[in-house]
Amino acid sequence: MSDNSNDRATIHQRVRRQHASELAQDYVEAIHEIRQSGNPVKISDLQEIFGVSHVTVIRTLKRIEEQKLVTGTRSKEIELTAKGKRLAKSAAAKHELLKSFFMALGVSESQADADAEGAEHHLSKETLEAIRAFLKSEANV
Amino acid sequence: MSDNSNDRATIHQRVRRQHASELAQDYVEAIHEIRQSGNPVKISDLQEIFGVSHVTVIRTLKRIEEQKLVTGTRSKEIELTAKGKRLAKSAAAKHELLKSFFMALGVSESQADADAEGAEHHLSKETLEAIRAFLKSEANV
DNA sequence: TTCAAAATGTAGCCTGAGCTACAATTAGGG
DNA sequence: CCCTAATTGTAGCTCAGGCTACATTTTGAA
Repeated sequence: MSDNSNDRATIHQRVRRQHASELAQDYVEAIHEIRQSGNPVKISDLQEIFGVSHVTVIRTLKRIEEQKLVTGTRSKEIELTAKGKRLAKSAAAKHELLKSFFMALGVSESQADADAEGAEHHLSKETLEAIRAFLKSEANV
Repeated sequence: MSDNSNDRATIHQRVRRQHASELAQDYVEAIHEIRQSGNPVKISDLQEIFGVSHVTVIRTLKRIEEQKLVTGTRSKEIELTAKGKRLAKSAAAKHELLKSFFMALGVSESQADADAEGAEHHLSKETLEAIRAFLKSEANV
């Protein structure tokens, strides 16, 4: 702590950073899923998934292309980069972990899924580890 | 599920709505704390707490005044409205609940606090109830 | 093969939430 | 009482992420 002058601010700044990267994560996660199923990625798919206009999808794709997470937005052969794939997998893993966790606490599947979506971007490695450990101990009961 | 055509979109729309109201909640929470301590609410306090410029604080205060959560931003006698007070209390309660929960899982206090800040805005009543129940059962061990 | 519907792209708008630079006000110590 | 420092306010900028309206391009069925 030493300084201590501003733990509070640091926490809020972290949350703001998390928000800034959420959409990108959600997009690569969705794209990854679609590619896994063998289909090409269509703007209209993403439009459906996120419940936004196709225009918003196009602009978001361009942004995440700039961040080197996907390629081919121009040529309509949208693919994840290695970086994108890594991010997608880690996001999906967090999502699954959280969802199982909530379900283990007795939450319904649909609600667990919805809450996981919101919360997955805000948990530290430490907390995720604690959750993993909890699920593991539960399994051995 | 019946329809099913668009659960995905609904989930994302919910997250967007949550984001839109997060800042307001954080502000009333902070203001409530300051008022509880008996002090007047100063722009500079909020600036410190959130780690943003005083300009951002002023603009945000005006916005939440429009939402009838606070009064007196003009006259510098900032107070929560009844609505604001209710929101502040419920936000604080969620925060505390989540923080204790993470700590019960073995997470350090500082990390539990930080993660609770991010996650508190994304959990449904159902999940919060499940967490409450879990903590209660833990307590009786 | 044609032609209507679906998909994609462009232009331009809005709001929220951040910023700096500068101006005005308020408060406290000398 | 005055003058400096702290606080608050204004103007005007940026970017992200929504939107509608209006092309254009692609595609599939008749």
